[in-house]
Amino acid sequence: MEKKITIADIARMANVAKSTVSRYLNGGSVSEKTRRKIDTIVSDYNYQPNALAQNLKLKINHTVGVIVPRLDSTAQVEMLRGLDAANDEDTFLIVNTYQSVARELAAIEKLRNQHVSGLIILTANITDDIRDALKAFDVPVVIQGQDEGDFHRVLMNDRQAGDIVGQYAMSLTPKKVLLLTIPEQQDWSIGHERFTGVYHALADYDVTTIHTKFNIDEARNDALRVMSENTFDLVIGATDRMTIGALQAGIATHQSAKYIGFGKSDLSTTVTPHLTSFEYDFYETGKLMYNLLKNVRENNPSEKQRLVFDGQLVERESTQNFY
Amino acid sequence: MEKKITIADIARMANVAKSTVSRYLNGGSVSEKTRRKIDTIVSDYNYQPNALAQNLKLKINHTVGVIVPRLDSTAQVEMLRGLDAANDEDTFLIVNTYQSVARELAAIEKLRNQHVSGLIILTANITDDIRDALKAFDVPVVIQGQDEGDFHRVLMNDRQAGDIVGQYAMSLTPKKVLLLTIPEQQDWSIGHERFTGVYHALADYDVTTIHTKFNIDEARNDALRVMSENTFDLVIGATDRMTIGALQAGIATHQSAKYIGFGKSDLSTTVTPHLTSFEYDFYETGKLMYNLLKNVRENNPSEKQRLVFDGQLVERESTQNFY
DNA sequence: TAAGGAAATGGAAACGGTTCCAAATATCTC
DNA sequence: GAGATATTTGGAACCGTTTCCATTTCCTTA
Repeated sequence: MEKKITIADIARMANVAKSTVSRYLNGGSVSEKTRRKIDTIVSDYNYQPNALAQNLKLKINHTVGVIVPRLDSTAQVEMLRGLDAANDEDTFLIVNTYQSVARELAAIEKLRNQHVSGLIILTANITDDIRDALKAFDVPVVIQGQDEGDFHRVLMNDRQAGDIVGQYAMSLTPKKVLLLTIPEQQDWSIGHERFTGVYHALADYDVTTIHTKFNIDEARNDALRVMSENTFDLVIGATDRMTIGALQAGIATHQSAKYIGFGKSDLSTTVTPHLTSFEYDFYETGKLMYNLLKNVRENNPSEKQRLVFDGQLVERESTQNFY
Repeated sequence: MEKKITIADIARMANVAKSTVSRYLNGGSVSEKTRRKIDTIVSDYNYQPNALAQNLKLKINHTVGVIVPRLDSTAQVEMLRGLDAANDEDTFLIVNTYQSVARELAAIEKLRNQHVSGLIILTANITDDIRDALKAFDVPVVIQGQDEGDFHRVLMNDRQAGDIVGQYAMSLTPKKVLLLTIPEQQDWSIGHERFTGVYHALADYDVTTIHTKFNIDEARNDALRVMSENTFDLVIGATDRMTIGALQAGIATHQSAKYIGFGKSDLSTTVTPHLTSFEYDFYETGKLMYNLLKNVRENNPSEKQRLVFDGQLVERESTQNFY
């Protein structure tokens, strides 16, 4: 088992100067003779440069920080997968912040200290504190889901999604509609943008809106409370999980309705009925974010980039019949 | 927007030596007077130490490498969440290797160069190459799912799981059984250990075994091939996703069977019927792995640790009636 | 063979920290 | 107030690289 060996060790063994070894490693001019000497030593000892020292000296760093608020969200994990798929040379420093602003600020500091060469933020809710911390960071930042002019960003076209779902909802001519969402302070795109079109389209309908959480169980419980008192014939949830929670509540209260969700995951086609859902391809979004970051690093554009990602409505059983 | 500032800058501004500033930062003895001088500068400029330089000098590193073969596996993601939950001071360098040995070896090199202070391997299949690469790594390594004496490890008690599921399967007195699994070379614990007890218990039964993939769609297609020719009354899949694929195939071919899976995810309770499943708490496993690593780092035990994690059978609808 | 240019090499400084050691200053005791 | 001791400080070396610059060595060519 080879010990870790440094450039100085190689230099000593080969009877040359450190600088020569470095030149050898970086393709500078070295004579054939010394090249061979160094060559054998390097491979004998399986020399690997110390990335820390390199980064310190070169001030470049093939490390990208990724801040992800939740690992239990299909969308987030899909984006991670996409990031990873598009990545060819960087390693990712991933920090999970559990949607806590304090943890997020700490994460930003940490990544700053690690001198990452870029930052990808999957957080949906950029608070003032976070914005300031990010701006103090002299490194390209790509965010997602929030239309912040200060940063490069990839946006889900939630406005359009809401319009499409709103129109579609109208076409179902519902009598009584239940909407499940989250407070807009918590996630502007999901809590506000995504439902704008829906509110608009259903302005003249009998609509009840409740706030819930991102997971199935809480959504079911919250839905249960209203569904045990009222009967709905159309339920729209801001995410698939919420919608599934409501669906379970609907089954438990023996009422029949149509269901529409947002998102893209295995869940929508394992649940019975299969869920009609407005789907975004988060995997592709992730790829896009990484490529955007890469592009920014290489070309250093003067303007902040703004990419918008469209989704599409996928009709499945849950809006064909009543469940 | 403050520029990044170094210890030397602070020293200059405060009219002291670098060493004094460093001492101030690390709680050495500094007079009240200079302490105050430095204090204001540090907070004015929001000084943050360069972690690269620190790590280079100190040869310690609050960075842990995590190698995860697949990000589209609930189990893996849950373990990640657990790691993260138990973590208090490290940042994670996460590398996704897509189950490719080559990528995994590259990842190990990369993490080695980054001088991470520990390595957590979620890969289930440690090949000889990988074992060697890991052993050349002079840093604690914690692996999962494979009983390799060379490393600290956290094991799922797949042997016991198989026994329990096997016994349970017998109690259902099936006529014709379909098992879905993967080749044992691909994942020893899942492909071999997990089904040993099942094979054993069902030795005298009419059992068909097929190999498939980890995702629902492929499992459905593979299951469809055998299920369109034969009728089964008990199906056991090595993971929940496989079992769900088979369940869908069963529905498509209008046959009724009971279904048993392995794993723990939202899926088992969103699918209809809810899936009876042998469940491991991967979130806890992740926590355990991190704590094990931490423990090893602190106490440097001479023996490789071996922790075994039990799961439990959770009965749900899919074995109550025939679907 | 001497001069000239090109190629190869070594030495030293730098990146941003920490730490050892010796020197300077402060504090205490009689 | 001198001497002894404790506290604070500055200087220098070091971690493992890269790079600049000056020097040496090597080839050409007249």
